[in-house]
Amino acid sequence: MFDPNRIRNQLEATAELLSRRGFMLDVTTLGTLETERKQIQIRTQELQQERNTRSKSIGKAKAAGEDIAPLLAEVGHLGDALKNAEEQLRTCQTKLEDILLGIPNIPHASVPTGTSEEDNPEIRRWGTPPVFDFEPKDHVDLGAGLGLMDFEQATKITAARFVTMTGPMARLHRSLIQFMLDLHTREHGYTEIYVPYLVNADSLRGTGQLPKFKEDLFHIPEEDFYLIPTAEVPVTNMARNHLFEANQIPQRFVCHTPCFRSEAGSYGKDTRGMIRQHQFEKVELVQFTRPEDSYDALEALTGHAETVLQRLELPYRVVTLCTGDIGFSAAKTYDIEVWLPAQNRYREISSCSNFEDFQARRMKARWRNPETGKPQLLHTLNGSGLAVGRTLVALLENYQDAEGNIRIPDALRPYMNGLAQIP
RNA sequence: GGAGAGAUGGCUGAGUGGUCGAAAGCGGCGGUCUUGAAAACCGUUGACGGGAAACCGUCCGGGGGUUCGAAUCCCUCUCUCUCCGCCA
Repeated sequence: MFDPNRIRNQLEATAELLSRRGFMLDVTTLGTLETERKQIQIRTQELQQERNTRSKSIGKAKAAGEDIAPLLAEVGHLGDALKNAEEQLRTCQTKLEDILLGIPNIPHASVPTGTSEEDNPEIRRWGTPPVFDFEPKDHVDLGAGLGLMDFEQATKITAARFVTMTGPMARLHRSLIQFMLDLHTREHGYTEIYVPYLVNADSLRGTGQLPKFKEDLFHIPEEDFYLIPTAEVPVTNMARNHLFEANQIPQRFVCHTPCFRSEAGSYGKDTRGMIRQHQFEKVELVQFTRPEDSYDALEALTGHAETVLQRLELPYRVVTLCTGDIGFSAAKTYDIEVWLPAQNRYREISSCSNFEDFQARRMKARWRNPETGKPQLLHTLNGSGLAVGRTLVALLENYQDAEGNIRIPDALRPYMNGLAQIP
């Protein structure tokens, strides 16, 4: 959510900035509602003031032992008018707020203009895609070929878009999680944290998944809870309705959770394998920073995610999401894409974003600025460090040999009890 | 699941219908003292919204109600704590 002051002071300019990401701000409706709001609010406050003044004088008269009956008679008519005005004000404010909650973040000036992922500029590459003297298999053939990955099994248990893994494959998957958590806590200064996997609607509103993206979520109606689509939701919402002292900020959290996504609207997309599942593991990086530090923090955080791939010796590239591809809540996003030999292209494995104060405003997440002594919205950031399922896919496909064996990269061997190859 | 107690400012905690936005303490900020710091002492210090400003309004867990007037009374929801039961 952007600063409501923009509606009053810079409506046209804001509409211009939002149009860059293809969002058409309804300037007329907003302008009208805002004018209406102002009128009603002023009238309401006048009535409230009158009531307060009169009530106080009644109190004084009573204390002085005077007859208050004539004073009471004077106030009689006030009640209905006030109730009416308050009701109107509430309706108007709700309307405005509903509109505001549906407006995406304003892209940062450094975000390139574009309409789709085709327009995302690549900013760097690391590593060299492996060259095979045989036709590389994809992770499904590799995993199933080893008998360690089973999609039919998962379909029987639940439905499509789930997987079961067995033995060394399950262990490799778990090793990746341990490795990532260790790296970020030991070398990058993150605090590991454990959080609920079910969240309430307020939390989802805070990070921006609600009200607009309800259909992407798994919902438990009995309790009105939602399965988290990412650890971003519970971790970022720790700051909701909280005021940090200056010395408590910045904060860096790393959190491993499963993630649940309904993938409504992506029927027929990545139906094969582990690329797009209803349930997957992710190690997430989340930061709370001072506003002036958030863009440096974004660069650092992206670097932390990249380090995972470097240690695993997996080739990747980094792209900046253009205005047409950037997410609803983000002001700027870098996607890290890992090389997948079977697809012969780079695929997203991490998304690192600065939300500036967009989420913080929805959450009322603030810090006390020592220079002003006043509470101020903080900035939130997050990024995958990394998506575990897709990292496993990348490992299988990049480290396969002609016989379908998988080499374990050095960084993971301690976690695999020294194992150098699967099977 | 049963019985009871509670939710107040950054934090702890008083306040049971009329200048209460709210005592006190802690913390923060400013000052005195000190070479400097600590201690002590003095002063100051809620958030949000409207307004150019003066100033005004809202807020004592959320929502609703009673009243001229609600932190205070009523209803309801959520959460926390204690005891009992059950349980990984």
